[in-house]
Amino acid sequence: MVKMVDVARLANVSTATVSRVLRNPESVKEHTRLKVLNSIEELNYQPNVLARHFRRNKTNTILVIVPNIANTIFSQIVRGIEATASEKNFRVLLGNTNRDVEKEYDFLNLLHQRQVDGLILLSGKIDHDILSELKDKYPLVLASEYVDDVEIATVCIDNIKSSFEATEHLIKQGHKRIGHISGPMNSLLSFDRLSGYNQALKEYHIDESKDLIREGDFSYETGYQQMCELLILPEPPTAVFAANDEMAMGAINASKKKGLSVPKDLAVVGFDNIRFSSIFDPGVTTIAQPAVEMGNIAMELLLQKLDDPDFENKRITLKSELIIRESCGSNIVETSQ
Amino acid sequence: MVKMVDVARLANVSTATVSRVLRNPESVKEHTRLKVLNSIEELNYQPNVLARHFRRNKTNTILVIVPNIANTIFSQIVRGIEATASEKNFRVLLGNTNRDVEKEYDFLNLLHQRQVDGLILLSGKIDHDILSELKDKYPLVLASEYVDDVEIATVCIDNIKSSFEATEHLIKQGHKRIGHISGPMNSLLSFDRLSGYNQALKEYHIDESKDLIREGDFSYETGYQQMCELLILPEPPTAVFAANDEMAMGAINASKKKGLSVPKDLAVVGFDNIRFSSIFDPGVTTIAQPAVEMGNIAMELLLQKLDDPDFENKRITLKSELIIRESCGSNIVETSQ
DNA sequence: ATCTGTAATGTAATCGATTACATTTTCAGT
DNA sequence: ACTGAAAATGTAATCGATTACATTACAGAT
Repeated sequence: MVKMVDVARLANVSTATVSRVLRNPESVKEHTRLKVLNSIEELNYQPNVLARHFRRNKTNTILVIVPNIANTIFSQIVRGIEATASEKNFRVLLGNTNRDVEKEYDFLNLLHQRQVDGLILLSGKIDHDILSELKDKYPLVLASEYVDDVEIATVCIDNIKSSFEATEHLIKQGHKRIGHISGPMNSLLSFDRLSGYNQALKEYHIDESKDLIREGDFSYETGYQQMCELLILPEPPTAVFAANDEMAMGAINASKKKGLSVPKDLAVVGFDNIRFSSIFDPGVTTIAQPAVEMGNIAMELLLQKLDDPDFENKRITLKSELIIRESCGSNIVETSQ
Repeated sequence: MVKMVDVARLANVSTATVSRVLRNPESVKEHTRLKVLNSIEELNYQPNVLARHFRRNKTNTILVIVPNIANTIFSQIVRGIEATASEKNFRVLLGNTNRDVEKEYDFLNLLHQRQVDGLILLSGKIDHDILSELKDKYPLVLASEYVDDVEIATVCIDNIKSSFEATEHLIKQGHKRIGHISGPMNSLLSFDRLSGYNQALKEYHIDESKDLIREGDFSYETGYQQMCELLILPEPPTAVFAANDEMAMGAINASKKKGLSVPKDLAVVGFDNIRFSSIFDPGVTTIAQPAVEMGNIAMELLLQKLDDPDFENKRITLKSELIIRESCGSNIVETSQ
C-alpha cells in the first residue's frame, strides 16, 4: 500500500505538506500543491481512512435510527438524509430497530464508541432523561418525531394541525361518528395526532366518544384488529381517521372483510402518504409529509451541530398536505396510477 | 477518556496483558484475568474502536448493496443479514442504490478504502469483469441475485423452477394465453424467470407468442404500462405472470382501470411475496423466497470468507414456495388478513 | 538442587495520518 | 539592501491498541 511518506518522498516535501494539500489546499503554494497532486496521481495514492479516523477521532459517518426501514415514509426520509450527507462526504449508517427500544440502545453504543459522529433519530421512543443526556454529549437531530421539555434540534410537521385537517375533511363530508385509530401513546406524535382529531370534533361541535378511539401501534395488523372492534360497537363509526396509512389499510381491509364497502359504508383517512397508499384499492386519502425534504433538512441541522456543538437547537416545522383519494368518498378523485 | 494503559496500571500488569484479556482471554491466567476485568469495570474502560480498527486494519463492518430498501423482499434479507452479523459482532452498512449502477460503484469505494471488510450484493447489475476482480480482492457474497461464468459465493433460489411452477399453476387453471412481464434483461435472474415461463409453456404444448412477453424494470409503473400494452393486443392474455409483485400489482391495477375484474377476466401471479401482496386486493398469488434465511446464510458465507479468503465459493440454493391467493382465480383461497 | 520446556507476562515497535511547534522562505516597506 | 511580519514548509510527537519478540515464572524430570 502506498502511504503518505511515499508521496512526500516522490514530491520532495514533508508528509505535513502532503497532508495539507489534502485537507487545506489553500495553505500550500500552488507550485508545491501541483507537485504533490502529481505524485499522488502517479503513485495512485489513497489515504488510509482508518488511520485518519483514528487520528482525528472522527469517522465522517452518522447514524440514523429508523423504526422500520420497509415503511416508505422512513425510507424517503433516509433518502433525503443520504443525499445531503453524501454531498458533504458523510456516510450514513442505518440502524433499523423494527420498533424495538432495546435495539435503539444497542445502536447508541456506536456513538459512545465514537464509531459515528452524530445521530438522527426517526423514533421518539427513547427515554426523556437519556435523550437529554445524549443531546448534551453528541450532535443529535430528531426528524419526523419530536419531544417536549427537552430542547433538541428537530424537523417535523405540525401533526396537530394536519390531523385537524384530516378529521375536518371527514366532517365536511357529512360524517358525525368518526373513529380514530391512534399510534402508540408513548409517542408525542401519536398524542398530537389524537389531539388534532379531538380539536376538530370540538370545533364542529361533535360529541366525543371514548369508544371511538382505539390505540394501535402503527402496524397493519393493529389497524385491522381495532377496526374490527369498532365495527362491533352498537353504533359503529361511519368514518375513521387512522394515525398512519398502514393502519388505515388494515381498517379498510377489516371493513371489506365484514362486507362493508369503502368509501360508501365507511370513509377512511390515513397519514404519511406511503407509496402503497396510491396503489391500494381504494386509494387512501392521507396527509403527505415532505419526507425527502425533511431528511435533507435534518442532515443540514446535524452538519451544523457537528461543526459547532453549541449551535442553536431550533425546531423546523414543514408544511404537510392533504392528499384526497377514493377512500374518503370525496368527489374529487385522484387516479390510482 | 480511560485508556488501556490506565487499566494496565491499575491492574498492575502490562497493556499487552490487558489486550490479551480482551482478545484472547484463554491465554491469560485466571488470577490475572480477574484482576484486569475488575480494573476494566472499576474504570468503566471502553476500548477505542477506532484505534483498534486502525491497528488491525479491519472494521468489523460489512457493506450490503441493496437496489431498493423500501421493497420488503430486500429489507427482509437485510434483516437476516443483520441478525447473523450482530451475533458475530459485525456491523452492517447499508448501501441503497435505488437501482442506480453509479451509486453501486460509489459504494465499492468503501471496500477499497478498507472502511468495510466485506460485501454482500443483492443486485446483479455490476459488470462481470469488475465483479470477478472484486471477488478476488475482497470477501464477497451474492444473495438473491447471481451471475454465471464467475465463481462467487451465492445464496439464491431456483428461479427457473419457481417460475415454471408459477406459470404451470396458471396453465392448470385452464389458461392458454399467458403473458409475462419480465424484469430488466440485463439481469440473469430476470432471464431465468423468463426461461421458467417459457419452459412451462413448452412442457404443456402452448404456443409461445413474442407479443405476450414484455420487459419491465421491477417497478409498479412498468407493470402498469406493460399490462396496458398487453390489453390492447388483438388477442389479449387471460393470465399474466409478472416477475415480481410490484409489477403484478401494476398489472392488476391497469386491468381494473380498463374495467376488467381480477381474477375473473385476468389471472395474475407475481414473485417475491412482499408484505403488501397479502394486503392488496385481490391478494397476490406469488412465489415466496425464504428471505430472512437467505440473509442469514449470506452472512454466514461471508463470515467464512472473512475468516479464510480461500474458502470455497459455493452456491447455495434454497427452496421457494408458491403462495396461492385470490389474484389467480384458484379456488384455494387465503384470507387477506 | 538443577535443568528444561512451556506457559505467562512484559517491552517496545508498529500501524499512517495529523498537527503543534519550529524553522525557513518570501516579500512589502523602508 | 535590510528588516520584520507573514506565509510556507518541515520536524517530530501523537493518537491507543496490537503483537513480535524478549523475559520471567513455573512445573515436572532427573
